[in-house]
Amino acid sequence: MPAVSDCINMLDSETKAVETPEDHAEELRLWLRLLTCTTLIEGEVRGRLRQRFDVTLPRFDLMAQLDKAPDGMTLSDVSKRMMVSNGNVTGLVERLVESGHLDRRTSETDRRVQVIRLTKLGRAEFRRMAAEHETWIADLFADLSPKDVRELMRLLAKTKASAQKSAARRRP
Amino acid sequence: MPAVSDCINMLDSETKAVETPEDHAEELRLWLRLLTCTTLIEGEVRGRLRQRFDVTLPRFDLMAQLDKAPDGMTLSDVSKRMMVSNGNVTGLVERLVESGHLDRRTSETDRRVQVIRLTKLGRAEFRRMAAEHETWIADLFADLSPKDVRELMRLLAKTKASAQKSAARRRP
DNA sequence: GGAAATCATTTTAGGCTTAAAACAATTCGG
DNA sequence: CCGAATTGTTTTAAGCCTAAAATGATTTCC
Repeated sequence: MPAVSDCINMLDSETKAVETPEDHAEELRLWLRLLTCTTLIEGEVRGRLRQRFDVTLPRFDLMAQLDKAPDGMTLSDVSKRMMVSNGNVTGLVERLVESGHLDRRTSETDRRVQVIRLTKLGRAEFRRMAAEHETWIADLFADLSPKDVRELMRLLAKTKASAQKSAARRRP
Repeated sequence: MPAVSDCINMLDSETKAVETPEDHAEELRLWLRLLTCTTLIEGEVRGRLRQRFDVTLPRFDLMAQLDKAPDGMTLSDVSKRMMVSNGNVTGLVERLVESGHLDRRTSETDRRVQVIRLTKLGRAEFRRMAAEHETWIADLFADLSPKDVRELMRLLAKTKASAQKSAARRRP
């Protein structure tokens, strides 16, 4: 419910309601702050992955998805999970197969489908990177109390739901 | 202070302390959720900018920086503000000058420096896009109460500070 | 004054990313 | 069954992005 004061400039000099855009500055500031946090952390992680393991963040992310799926995933699954385009995954997988980290085969039951999984090498390297990665994240969030973490989790869950709803409204 | 139960598996069968990696699963989950939220919203904004105005998000972001600086900015300033590489800005600016949205000139007092500003066209188009953009953001965050927004702002400020501190520790 | 360090920007090489179109295989509806 | 939609993937064209090296201008410090 908007306060009376918020309505003052919705009335013109003749005290007739006019179309005045609502003020959404707070949400805008929130979005910019969210983006800043993510960019900051992402850049840091990207740099450390490159320095320590000479690997890119997208490759690491892709391997992380596969590590959770011992039986492999289809390219579409990966693309949905990573929230990136299909063509993007095609290229990433190409390079990771080339470097021996991924195994790729056409599904027996549906010849459209490509199933990819980590190779032994891929899994071993990922585990090694993931262990260190986890300590970086812990360090980056070190000044948040457990309560802060819980509260952020809760609010971000709410944010995600809100954004998904809004996206669905536009593209039903 | 860790609870006693957290220490149980830090003792091996002979009741001697062993090196056990700490559990940072919560922070990791928090980071993934933060990333998911940002990716979701960013993708939505990117798509809407393209559909409605045929403009990319990086171009919009760059114009947003310049809109706040009527006297223009140097490329370095822009690069720092946007948290992207210098070379990246060079390319973006090139295309925006080409399309008539930006004006670029060498500083009178320091011939290393390039000062860029919005042209009349650039400013007009940006204002038009920004107004609509603000409503998208408001809609994406619509299910958050004002209190949620405040609380999220607070926690993200804390997160940003923590991450900056951690980044500074590595790269002093 | 001049060499050395610093600073702002550009270039380079490689990879990431997207939207849209194209292709290929499967499923669905008559 | 068979044509039409759908689905999974790849290709294409364009743009974004980075780190590192190169270039050019300015400042610093003997």
